[in-house]
Amino acid sequence: MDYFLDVVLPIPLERRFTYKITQAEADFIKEGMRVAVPFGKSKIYTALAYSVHQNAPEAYEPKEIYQILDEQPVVTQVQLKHWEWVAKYYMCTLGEVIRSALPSAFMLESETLILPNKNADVDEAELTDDEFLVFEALQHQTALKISEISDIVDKKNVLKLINMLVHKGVVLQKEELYEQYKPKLVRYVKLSEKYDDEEQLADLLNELTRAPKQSQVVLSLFQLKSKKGNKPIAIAELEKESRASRAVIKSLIDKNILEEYHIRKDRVDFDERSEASRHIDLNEYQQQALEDISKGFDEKKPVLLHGVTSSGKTEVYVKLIQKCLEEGKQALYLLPEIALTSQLINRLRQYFGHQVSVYHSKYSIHERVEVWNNVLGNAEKAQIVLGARSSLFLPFSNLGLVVVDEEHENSFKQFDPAPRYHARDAAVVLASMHRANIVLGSATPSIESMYNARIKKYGYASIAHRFGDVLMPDINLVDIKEATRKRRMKGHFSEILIKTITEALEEGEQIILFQNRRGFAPVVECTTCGHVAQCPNCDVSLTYHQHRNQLRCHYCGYHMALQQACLACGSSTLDNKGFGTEQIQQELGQLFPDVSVGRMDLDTTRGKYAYEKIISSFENQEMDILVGTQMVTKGLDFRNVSLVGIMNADSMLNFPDFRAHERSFQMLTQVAGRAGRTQKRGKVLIQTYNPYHQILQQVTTNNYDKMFEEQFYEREQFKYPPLVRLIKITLKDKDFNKLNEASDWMAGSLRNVLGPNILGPEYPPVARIRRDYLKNIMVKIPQKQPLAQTKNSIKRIEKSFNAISKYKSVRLVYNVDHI
DNA sequence: AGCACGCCGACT
DNA sequence: GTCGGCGTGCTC
Repeated sequence: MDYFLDVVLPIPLERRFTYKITQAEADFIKEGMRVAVPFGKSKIYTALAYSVHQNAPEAYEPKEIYQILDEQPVVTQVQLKHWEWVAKYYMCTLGEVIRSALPSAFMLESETLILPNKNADVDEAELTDDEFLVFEALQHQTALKISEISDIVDKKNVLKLINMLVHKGVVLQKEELYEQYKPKLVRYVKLSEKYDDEEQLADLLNELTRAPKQSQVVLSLFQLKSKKGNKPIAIAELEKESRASRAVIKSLIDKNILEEYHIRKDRVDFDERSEASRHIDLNEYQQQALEDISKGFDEKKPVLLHGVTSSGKTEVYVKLIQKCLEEGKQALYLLPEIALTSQLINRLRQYFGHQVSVYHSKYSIHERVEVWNNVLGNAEKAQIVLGARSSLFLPFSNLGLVVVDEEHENSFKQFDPAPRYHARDAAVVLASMHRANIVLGSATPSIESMYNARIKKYGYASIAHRFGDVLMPDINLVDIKEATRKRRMKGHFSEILIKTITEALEEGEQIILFQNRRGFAPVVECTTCGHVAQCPNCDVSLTYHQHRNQLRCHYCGYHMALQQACLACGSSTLDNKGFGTEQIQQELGQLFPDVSVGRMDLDTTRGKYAYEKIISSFENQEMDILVGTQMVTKGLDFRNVSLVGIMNADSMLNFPDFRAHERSFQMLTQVAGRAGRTQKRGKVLIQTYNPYHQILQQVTTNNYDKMFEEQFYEREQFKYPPLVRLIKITLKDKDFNKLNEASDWMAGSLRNVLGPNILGPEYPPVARIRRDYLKNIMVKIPQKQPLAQTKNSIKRIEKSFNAISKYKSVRLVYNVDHI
């Protein structure tokens, strides 16, 4: 009897693929193990074992698998079930979910290597120029990758060339499969055992008087030893302590005075918790919230925790996590962005010490594998996972609690590669699959979650008071329309803002200025002809980046040096238009020459620790003023900030999107919350052209309920979520006319099947990105219309669409619950 | 998604 | 005449 294995490949294909396996393999393979399989002519992929069976495929002869990569499954059954839910709900393939769920180090791929053929007798005269280049390169190297050969001959397609070289017997080909994950080894040193003897040691120190650096190293080693007891001493540590170079230490090792040894180190390893800080006392409001949350949990409902900024939600989470750990279960703490983690990691570590693991995309692939394995093995150090959205794909075995912090944040929704999932919603499903509790927390809950709380689908708890009876900030609107008319503005600063900044500086307090970049990126315009440089690949203006003196496209990354003269008319009357954080920073430099101003935006927070650096230097009061984009709104806790200024609230309010008002309320309330986190009441100034806008009024009076009622009413009137589900379908093609025709066809078919609740096709605000034209169709699904069935109908229409040969090149992207 | 195969323009 | 561009189809 033959055995077969169905696998899922990490590619966007619906289908499962069947391979032939031996009986022994069939006995060994369990669902959720990784197997390497040949796929196509030459590739080897890592696939996930899905099911073992004995039904021979009829239409083709299955290939054999290449290798089994695991002893035990790396993916659990619950996980697979959850991933299948994600794929189905968000209309993508299981393969796409796997690709984003598994750490990339788990997914090995083959790479073709080109080796020199040592036995060949090569007649160099027989080779073309390119062939000779490759041949020569291989005399110095053992192997070349395809991409390296591309570089050598400076051509894109080198397949023909390689085939020719193979044919002529100059080179050999090899498919190399490699595991990317390597355990990290840390180098340690100790003094050679013979110096345990006092006399020997004395001799040594005598000997080393002529080598001051080396004796310093030995002395440092003793110092470290006494400081750390008998713990191992890392070379890196010794290097630092002794201020000696690596070479000095190496010469000691070579002389057998020091001994080097390795310990396999987990990259995720932390210091012990401080026992003293483990205990927390909740105030009465927090205590009440905790009880309300427990009530919701008893009813098996997710619970929304609505606590104003600075109300001490974290302590409530900590209590919940403690309880979860006491029950011997794992806890997952989801955050919208990694950026937020550093402050929170420290706080959680104080309570839970080494039981906290962190998981997010800025971690190296190796660190991620380690966290994965720790969670899978239910290791002590992975009892609590703190992470960004992708951490909900970890292999939890006994999840007891999920915390979704800042649940209103839309960065919980993944945008670009599929799966385009919402981590908050996927977490609710995950929790229910694990029968775990889940709490969603925010100072400004999303309309969706609040709606779910109101209809009793979710439980509800609230904290309406700031921790330690700190007052809510005093929020004032500044009418800059009036000020502009009367020419009372200095750049983008109103007189009152300048005055208030001056006062805060005099008090030695810090200031945060918020400038929303959206729709207000600085462009360079020619004042003579009005020409603005456009991106050649996208329908957007290029934005000006001062630090590199470049014009850049935010969509495709295209960049060019700033021209001295206008590209259209040749005159040199170029002028900066619009304003971003850079310009605010510059203006501050002129207004307050002696004040140190920091900036936090996408440009200044590249790199692994850039964010932490800015935050800690602001925390340490090395800067007086921090200018930033959205990033500064997010859960940061700075003690000494007494003033928050919003440079311009209007760009957000006027954004053409049904969520613009909700989002503005959330953003402004969150930024305002950064002010005055200690006894002194914080001040917030919001500059705006529309001081009578209802959202701004609701922000100043901190009236969430009013905002909710109004927004909910509007959504009801105009058929938007939460009463209606949205699926956005984006069509992309390089051919403008074809795209239009295809989208009309698509929208027509959708209307035929689903009736009138279809909007579009419409061009998005940026109608061309990376040379592709875009068009959107919005499918609105009323509550009574079955969701799954609607998705099936859409999929069926896609099938007919793909059958039309002229639309073949048009790509379709689904975005379920588009935000 | 890759990758191979197949058909049309710009160059040695 | 070829090289290399991209459109189309297939992958167990």
